[in-house]
Amino acid sequence: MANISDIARMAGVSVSTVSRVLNNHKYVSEEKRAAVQKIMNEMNYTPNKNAVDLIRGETKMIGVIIPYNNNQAFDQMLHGVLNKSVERDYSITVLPTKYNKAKEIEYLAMLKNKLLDGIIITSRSNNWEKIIPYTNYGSVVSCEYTDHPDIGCSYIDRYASYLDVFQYIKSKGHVNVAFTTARGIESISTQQTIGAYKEIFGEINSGYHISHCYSMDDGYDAGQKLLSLRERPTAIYANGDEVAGGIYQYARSIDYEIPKDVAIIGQENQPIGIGLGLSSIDHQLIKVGEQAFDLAVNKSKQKMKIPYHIIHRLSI
Amino acid sequence: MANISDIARMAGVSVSTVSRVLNNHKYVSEEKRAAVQKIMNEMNYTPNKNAVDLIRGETKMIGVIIPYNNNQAFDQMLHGVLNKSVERDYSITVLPTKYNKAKEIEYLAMLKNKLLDGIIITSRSNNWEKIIPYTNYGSVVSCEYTDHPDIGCSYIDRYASYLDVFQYIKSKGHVNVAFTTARGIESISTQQTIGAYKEIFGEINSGYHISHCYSMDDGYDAGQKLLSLRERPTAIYANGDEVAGGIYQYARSIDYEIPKDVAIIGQENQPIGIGLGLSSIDHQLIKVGEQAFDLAVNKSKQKMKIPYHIIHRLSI
DNA sequence: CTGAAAGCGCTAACAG
DNA sequence: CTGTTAGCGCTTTCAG
Repeated sequence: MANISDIARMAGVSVSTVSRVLNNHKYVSEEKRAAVQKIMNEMNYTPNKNAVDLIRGETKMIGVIIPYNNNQAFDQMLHGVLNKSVERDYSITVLPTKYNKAKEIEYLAMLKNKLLDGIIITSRSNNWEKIIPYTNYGSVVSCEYTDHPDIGCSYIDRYASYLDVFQYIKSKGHVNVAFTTARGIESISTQQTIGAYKEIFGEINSGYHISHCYSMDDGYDAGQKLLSLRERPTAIYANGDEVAGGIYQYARSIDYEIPKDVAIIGQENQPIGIGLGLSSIDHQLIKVGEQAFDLAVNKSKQKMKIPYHIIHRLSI
Repeated sequence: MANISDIARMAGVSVSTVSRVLNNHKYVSEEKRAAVQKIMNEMNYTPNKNAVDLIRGETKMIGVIIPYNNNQAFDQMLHGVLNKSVERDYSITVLPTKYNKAKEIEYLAMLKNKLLDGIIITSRSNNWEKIIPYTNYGSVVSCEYTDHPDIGCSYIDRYASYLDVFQYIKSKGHVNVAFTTARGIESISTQQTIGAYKEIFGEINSGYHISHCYSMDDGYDAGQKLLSLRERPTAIYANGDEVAGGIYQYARSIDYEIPKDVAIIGQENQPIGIGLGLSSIDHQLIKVGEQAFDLAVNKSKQKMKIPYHIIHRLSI
């Protein structure tokens, strides 16, 4: 495979001249430019981007840290990032952590290794203290709010959103309200959900919070548990429309009417929610991803709040 | 940021020695190794992977070409790839083409540029002739069958699957059968659908094939068109469960019973299909992705067929 | 066991 | 407008 000096030799010019035509510099005579161009075509030459990156110290590559690669919410953010990356001619590499701290740090090190220009963290497992040092090597933007000045944020005000939903559920006359979350209390999002719940409804009835719900199947199981409780909830807030869909399935399987016997509201406005007519709260995760990409590329440390919307359908 | 020679100087050894401890070579005295290790820790040093890649000519990075970044089918394959990549310690970069030929070639050039060790093509827009030359620079594996010896394949026998489904629909007594596809006849998949259809049912009634269906909304529109036909189809085969879901929605909106008034069958066994009780044909796209990853990493040019399954629910 | 030196392929002053 | 030259940060012979 030919390299720049082969081309230079064959075109009868110096490597700098070849480099100049490669980078569209002015001050190259038309003849030489043409000659070089011709040889490059003949040899089917392409510059070794690795060498270019090495010297430039920049890769036009952004990494996206996602905990799971099979979660609708993270997928949506990833899609947002991807949307923008195409426009701006960046490449995106996906970095799945499964919430493994060491893995996460390993990915962050790619910044230091000069493999990535920036990293977008959709969800993290390390403390910010562990992460901050890496901001010296490239931009790191978070899809969760943090007031740290070195971190750009494209986030949704989850707490406000949870508060809103619970308020909405309450306004519909519900008192016995249950909810599901993805992770346990180690997760900030779960903590916020619990906080908001308590603010609106007070203490959480035993059995009203079911964690580790990711899929429809998990939702189904959660539905079963919840609807078997002696003091059965009249409304359930699910952490995603698929989970909500599973709950719906179970409820229907025991001939409950929605929302008469049990009200259900999900999150992220996904197809299954549309199909089943489930109310949902749309956090506009695609926009979150798009904005995150912009922040990363512009090395901006701004805090951008993305608005959420409650989608009213008939399940509550 | 410290580099290898800084470390060497500070540890009082040569760069080669540092390089040796970096790469776990034997024949380094314990004292020197310890000294180097110590300085590396103090300086918080990590090697510049770009420089390493440059000299090694290998990146441990695989690219995945997908046409759209918001299509469930391609997402599933991507997830399969991601699953395996974590295990094998590879990074995955996502390359969205929107079926733009030039973009696709640009991505293939990354192989030549030494940015990628291999590329997985989930769907292509260029002819194989345009693609083959790039197999000289890294492994390229396809998620569509091709007999070209230089291309590894992890594929589903789409034609057989379409034949099977249409046969199944026919066995249920349907004669007026419509279907939807994503792309128009420029797409191989569409061509195969049409071919299989004709083999089972003969000519296609005018209006029975609706293309450019990607989302639920598209499905809804397709349902509307199809069910307004004078000779209305009694069964519809949708190219995905979300599209099927849209059709279902429309059918229900005009009070049709499924499958009594119209039978519906989708593809890929997605949540919405489960939620709506739609029969589906599961092409096991995640497995396709996993297998594709293995082929790419092993630089294998094998042809691996992944089996599909019909999921029987009550919509047909 | 260790170090010097020659690159990997390319860019960017610098001096014409 | 063009060529020379010195690196970018690392690996790998080749001699000790």
